[in-house]
Amino acid sequence: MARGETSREKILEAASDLAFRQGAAHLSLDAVAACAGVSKGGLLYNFPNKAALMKALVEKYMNEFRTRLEEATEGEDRNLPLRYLDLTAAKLEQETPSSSGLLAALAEDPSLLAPVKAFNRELVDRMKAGGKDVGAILVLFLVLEGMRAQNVFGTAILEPEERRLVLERVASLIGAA
Amino acid sequence: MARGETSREKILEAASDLAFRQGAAHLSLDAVAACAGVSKGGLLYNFPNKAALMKALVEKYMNEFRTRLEEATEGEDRNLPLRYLDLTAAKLEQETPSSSGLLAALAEDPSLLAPVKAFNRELVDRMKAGGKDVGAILVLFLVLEGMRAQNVFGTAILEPEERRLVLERVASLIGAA
DNA sequence: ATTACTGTACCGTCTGGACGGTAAAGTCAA
DNA sequence: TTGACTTTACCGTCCAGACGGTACAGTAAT
Repeated sequence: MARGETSREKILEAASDLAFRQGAAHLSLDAVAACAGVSKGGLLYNFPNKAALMKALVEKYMNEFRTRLEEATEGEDRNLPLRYLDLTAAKLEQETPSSSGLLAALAEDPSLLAPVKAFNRELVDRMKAGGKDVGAILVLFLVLEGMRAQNVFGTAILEPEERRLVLERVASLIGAA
Repeated sequence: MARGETSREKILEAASDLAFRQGAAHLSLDAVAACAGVSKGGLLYNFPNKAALMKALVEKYMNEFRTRLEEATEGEDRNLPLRYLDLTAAKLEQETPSSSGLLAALAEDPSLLAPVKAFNRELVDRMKAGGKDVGAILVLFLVLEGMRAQNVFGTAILEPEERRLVLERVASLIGAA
């Protein structure tokens, strides 16, 4: 009631959670509503249809990341790669968070990931513009995407120590260049 | 008719194709049958149920890769990382191939990717055992996984030249170590 | 006769979404 | 401050259609 935000948040969280646990193809509005502790009518009040819910999932994920990245860099693109590395590493540390929402959106409609694509391209371009070693920047980007993918797919196999090692290695790659 | 293999192949291909194009969540047996030029009865003759179809999708993808990798290395684990790099790069060169099938399987049931997880872990261990620079091997693995993910997610943003650059860079990383 | 299907008909269940309600909180004139 | 009305934030039900799966009769090549 008081917190209109709260219901929305709970629904978004429930959707991500369920998508990962029971398979994105079986994500139903009923299940999301039940998991979020909201009636179906209430869900549909917040999100007029399933597509809107999925779109919100993607936007939430992206905006959260974009905002934090902007905060961390404060307009300075100089150390963007390192900030990007730290932020992503921190995000991936928390088991399987909101990133599963991307999976649900992708399953519902692949075109929903278009904003993600655009964001990534922009990010890479900004890093390329500020950096000296383009190869190192591309390696950084793909390593992080690889880690994210392992999380989203549920096929993460790296030990914590191995993760640390790779991140260290990648950091030195972009730091030394 | 003559080629029992052919129908199976066509169905598998159609499933991957549809999963990527219309979203894995909307992948129906009817649609797959139609797209494969096979009746629904025919589809269910080849795959008794949807889960079996998805499982076959994963197995096809994995076995194909495993076989080719085994052929390329011929028991010698010495140059495994380079073979793995070449093979994956070649596979990713073909737009969006069978890898979309993984997406369909994941959407249907996340646990279907358990074999992929096991295979990847085994691959990394073998490379670690034969290689000297563990960090480089992990970077290689994650870069390739990142590329694959971009393909599967349909968020590939790298230009051909950029792809070449990264692969070159990663190759030099594992070559020089 | 067997294999590898095709084609059609059908069933039970699930799902997205429309819809009608409703209780509480806020707005505002008298 | 009270009564009239609006807005917000939901609840619960219902339904047409989609979907997975079954069953079975037919067919054409081997």
